[in-house]
Amino acid sequence: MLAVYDTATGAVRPFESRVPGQVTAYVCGVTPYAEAHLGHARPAVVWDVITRHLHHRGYRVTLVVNITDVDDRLIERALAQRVPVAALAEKHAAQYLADMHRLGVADPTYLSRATENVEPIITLIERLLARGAAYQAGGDVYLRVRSAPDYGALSHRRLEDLRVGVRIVPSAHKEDPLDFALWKGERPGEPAWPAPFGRGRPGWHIECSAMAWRYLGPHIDLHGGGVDLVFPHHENERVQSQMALDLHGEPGVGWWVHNGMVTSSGVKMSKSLGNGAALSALIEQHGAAPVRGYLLSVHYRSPLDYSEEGLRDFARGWERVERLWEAVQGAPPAAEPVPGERGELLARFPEHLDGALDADFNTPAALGHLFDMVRAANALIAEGSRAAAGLARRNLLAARDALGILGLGGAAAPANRAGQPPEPIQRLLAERDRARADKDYARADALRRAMAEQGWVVEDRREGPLVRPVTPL
RNA sequence: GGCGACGUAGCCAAGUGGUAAGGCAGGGGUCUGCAAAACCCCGAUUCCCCGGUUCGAAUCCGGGCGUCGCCUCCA
Repeated sequence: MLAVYDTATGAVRPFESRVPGQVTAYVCGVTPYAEAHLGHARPAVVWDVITRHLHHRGYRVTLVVNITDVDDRLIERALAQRVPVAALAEKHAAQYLADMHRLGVADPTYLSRATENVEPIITLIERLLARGAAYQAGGDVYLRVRSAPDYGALSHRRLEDLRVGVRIVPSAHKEDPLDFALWKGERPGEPAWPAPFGRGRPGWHIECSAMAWRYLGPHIDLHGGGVDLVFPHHENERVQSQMALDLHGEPGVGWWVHNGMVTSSGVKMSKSLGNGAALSALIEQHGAAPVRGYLLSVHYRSPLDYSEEGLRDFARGWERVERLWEAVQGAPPAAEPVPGERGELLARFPEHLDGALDADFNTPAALGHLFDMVRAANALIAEGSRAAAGLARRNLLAARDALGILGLGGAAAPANRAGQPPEPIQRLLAERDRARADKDYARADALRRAMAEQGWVVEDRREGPLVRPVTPL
């Protein structure tokens, strides 16, 4: 039975979709004004696992992910770089999406851009104006926060507790410093759309309300994003949807699912601090599979403190999984039982995996079971069990389906590993074979060192020597 | 100042009332000409500290100490 943590209630509750067999989910994506860092990959990878598990549990999932392609930062950067806002946004969005593909993240059902949803945004703002929940001032439209019946219910804070005026910049136009912009009046040189309440562009929060509504309707089962979005973004989004869609206190979201931050030396990665580990570079350096696994090695709600060593250590362990995968290629797919405790472990792996993911998507526990399974399988295979190899193969495929790992073809699984090493290396290998046959071990070891210098290691297997490229760590 | 989260072996990390998963690193061993890979064995009588509840707590409650996040753009 799947249970999921909900930020609004602060508890793990058994999951049940509003419509049996169908799940609707909305996840806040990125504002593509700069290169993506590791932190941006976390929600995408986490939600990819969530989606996979929901599918596995028999749900049809409709997932909407947004791209905020118009906002202050984007405009600021575009002006500085003298490029159109749309061009800057698309450039970074394309790079981000390419990285997601490399990480094995499946495309959402709808990838929605704010600029392509101005219509529903305007509709919602008009409704809010009509209900007295919003007002026009100085060309802008603001949401009247104090008109919301339960503002703060999601983020567990009271209006009085907010440091009004200290950190929220009061605007001359606002009735209340806490009010936020639904629509920003046109300014020269900035993108703008016509609207009944004046030309301008959408504020940040309204786009999510509009897109969730457009694609999924007034109620959605799951809503995700980083914990840093809980306040004010999701709080604002929640109350404006409440009022615009006439939910009358009925929750529009079943479960608010927030992932923890990726930090570096204990400090949150952020574009503005410039302390983010560039995603593309990490994937190139370590391979996509270890990066993905590393992101899943910590429970999604906990902070993940990135370090070079941490990722490298994970990559080392991951080698064992990939080696087993190699070892069981071609093993019989039939899941024959294997006697003994280890056989039992192999047989039960899929249910252990499902159990871990049912418990609020506990991917570290799932990986723990994976490693248990790998050790048992290796031990049995070393004893010559063909059936164990078959079970291990089935299990690895199950883990791949559930977690999206393996077979990603990143740098950690180089194409040449499976293929032939380059000609010079082959020659060295042949020479070494001759030296070994002659029991000239000094020469054999010298040749091995020569190959190592060129990035290739030799493993003398029972079946004969095997060369493989040194794994990039 | 307010709200929230967290503190488990050298490092990373599950476990949230029934007697500490897993990974990396380290030590010993099997295998090997030697290695590599793989496997076996070894590590917290203990879960930041102090009280309390309980037959029993890393897990619940109270109080400290420490770290982080949010209240500003943010995944």
